[in-house]
Amino acid sequence: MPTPARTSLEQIVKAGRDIVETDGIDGLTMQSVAARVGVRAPSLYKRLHGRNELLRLVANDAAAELTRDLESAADGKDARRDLASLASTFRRFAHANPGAYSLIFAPLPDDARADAGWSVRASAPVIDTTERLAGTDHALEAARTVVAWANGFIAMELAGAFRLGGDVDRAFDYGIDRLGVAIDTGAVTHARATRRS
Amino acid sequence: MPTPARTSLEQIVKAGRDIVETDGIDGLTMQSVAARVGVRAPSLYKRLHGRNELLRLVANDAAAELTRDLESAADGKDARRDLASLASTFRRFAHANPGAYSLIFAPLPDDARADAGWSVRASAPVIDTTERLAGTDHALEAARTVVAWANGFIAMELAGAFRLGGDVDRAFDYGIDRLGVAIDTGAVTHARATRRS
DNA sequence: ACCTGAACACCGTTCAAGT
DNA sequence: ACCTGAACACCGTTCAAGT
Repeated sequence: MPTPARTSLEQIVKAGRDIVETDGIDGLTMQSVAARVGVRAPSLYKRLHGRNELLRLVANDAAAELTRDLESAADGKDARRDLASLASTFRRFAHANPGAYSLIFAPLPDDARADAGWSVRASAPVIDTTERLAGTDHALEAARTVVAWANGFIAMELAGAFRLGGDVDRAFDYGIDRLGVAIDTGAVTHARATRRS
Repeated sequence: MPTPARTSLEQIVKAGRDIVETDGIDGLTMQSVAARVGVRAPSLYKRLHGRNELLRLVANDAAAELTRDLESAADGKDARRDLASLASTFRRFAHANPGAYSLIFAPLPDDARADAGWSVRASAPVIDTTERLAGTDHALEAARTVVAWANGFIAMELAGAFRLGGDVDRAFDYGIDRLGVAIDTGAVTHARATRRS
């Protein structure tokens, strides 16, 4: 006698997104997800191969959302503004979804990581923008510089690693401004003009 | 009848350093450390309060080593060279001790984190150098920009997040060069001179 | 004073049995 | 076809008992 399905992959992933925010990656267990969708842990194995696939599906779901955000962050008018807008979008997503954010970038086994395709798609608007600033030859390196910085800044922020006081928001604004200048091949920086700013 | 000690905190921390490199943070368990020092897991509670303290002691040990490395990386002659040297030291430590590195910067509970004192000491040579480049007013923000970038770059590198090909070493060199220019208030960048380099 | 086995409450995962 | 309890091998942690 067939039994009607009591849950679905979609529900499971949604539950996973919720749990990773409240209890972190370690709290995202087969049992906690099962409990939230109203089944027992072994039943989840009907829909996924194990916890690593659960992590991967949740990471993919979050990566898709972040990618959508990034794809609508740049309007193509002012490259420096677009760069700042992309960085802010990144940070806003991390603040709104710290659990999912750390899941996307956590050093996990390959079968628990978000699909490579998302990384490629999410990179596109960033590379488009850095190409306008640094030129085709340096677009990829410049994109890596900006993403590494944004990612590192946010990771340290979320981990509470900024322990020396000071204004963290201002440090973020300072960073993206300086990076914009740094990778902008067309920019001419006059030391005297900015020294007292 | 007193029983002679069969291990020591020092031995335990050393074992922890070894295990975190071979098996990662998740592999750094009370049982794996106990087995390596030749006792049973409950015996470790004679010397530390639990796993979080074990993680903290191992993180402190690694942070002390990284701090020593950083303190001898800058010679005070050329600030831009010192900045590059500090970044390379950072990256070299991470490549040689990926497990310890990820432990130091992992988002863990407060009682499992390295002592704040190490973060302050390790920051000093970086802030000294950024102060020479960006001036007193922006030294801290500039240091945060550089550390966030280095940290983010290395984290993405260790996590295998650079999936778009290209030369990762070159991207690191590009990044530190551009950051040096970016925070160097005294630098005058002539677009035409660098555009074809 | 230190070490231990046993116990407890958790994990992920497998599987035979139930509907 | 889906769900379940029971089982197994792991965790961290506590504690009474052993030397």
